Amino acid sequence: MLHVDLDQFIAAVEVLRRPGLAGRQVIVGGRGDPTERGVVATASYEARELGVGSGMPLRVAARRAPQAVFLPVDKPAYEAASAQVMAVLRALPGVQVQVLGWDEAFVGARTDDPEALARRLQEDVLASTRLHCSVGIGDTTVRAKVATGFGKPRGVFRLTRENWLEVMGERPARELWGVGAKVSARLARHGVATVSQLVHADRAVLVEEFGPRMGPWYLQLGRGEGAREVDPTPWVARGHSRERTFQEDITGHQRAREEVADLVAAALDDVAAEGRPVVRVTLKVRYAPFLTRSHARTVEPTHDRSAVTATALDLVGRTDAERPVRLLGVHLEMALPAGAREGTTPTRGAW
DNA sequence: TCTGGGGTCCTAGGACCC
DNA sequence: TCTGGGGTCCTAGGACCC
Repeated sequence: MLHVDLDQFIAAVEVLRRPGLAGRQVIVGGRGDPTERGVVATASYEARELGVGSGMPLRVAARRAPQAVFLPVDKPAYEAASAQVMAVLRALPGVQVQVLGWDEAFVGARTDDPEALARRLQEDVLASTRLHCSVGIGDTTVRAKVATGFGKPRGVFRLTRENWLEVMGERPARELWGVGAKVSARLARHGVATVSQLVHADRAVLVEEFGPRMGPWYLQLGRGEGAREVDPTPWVARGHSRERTFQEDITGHQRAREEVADLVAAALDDVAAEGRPVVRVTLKVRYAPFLTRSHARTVEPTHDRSAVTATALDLVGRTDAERPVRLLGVHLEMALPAGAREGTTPTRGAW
């Protein structure tokens, strides 16, 4: 199978409609104002050379790249570009496509020459959208996904059972898809720093540390094992949410209720578009830079907007009215449609 | 320097039931 | 006098991904 990842996707889409930005440091994030609270969504390679990367606060990015052009996030533009790319992938002969995000997909095919298919795919995407992509080839989803990183930019790389450990064995376990900062730190406490060490880790120790599901899952990940087939089943959203970071912290339940009412209304619009009832309402609140709390309530399946709103407003009552609030978020979980497969997610559903 | 916004899944612990 | 065992549901929190 192939894993396709567009190169610096968001920045590339912006450059396409502003050709004068080609070759410049371009940073897309927030409302495009680097003096505001917000983070980098994508930086062009020119900006990355200065140490600017996704997730970095805009203010930090501005200090590292004072000459950079800052642009606001334009979600509809990226959705449109993404749809074009996915259409090109689906038009390839005899393939199945599993979309992972705006700029990523698995492409399954039976072929003796996957490199040739990868090159054809890159040419087709470039011809139709003027966007460049990198392609990973693998015998599992995990290996294909990891392989793409070695192909960037604009390249092709193959990882299979044969060369997995040779390529990945001495690299940090953190580079595996699904191992983040916290998990790699916990692994390190058990003497596991590299992929090879993870492969040879004691199963019982991992189960003890991470639980009966995640422990064995990390072992599999170390070996590069994963689904061997692409799953083209259409993705079904579990829920919809809205959150908002305030430029200046807010205080008091009254103001919080006004903001929550707005967030719920917006999230309900997304829910209504799918016609499925809300089954659970979660309120997220960040008080200080690091202190985040959530309050949730399960409700009888409902399409009633005012009932959902009332539940969310009620949850505001559980927040600390004395503490300044930096972020509020509302998440609405929906009932699964009949026949939907459970446990199907972009990142882990392949398991 | 002071961390978006949109998602999904896993785990622990308490409540509750038989 | 001093607490089984198993199961489900709910909530809160944690972790990860793009």
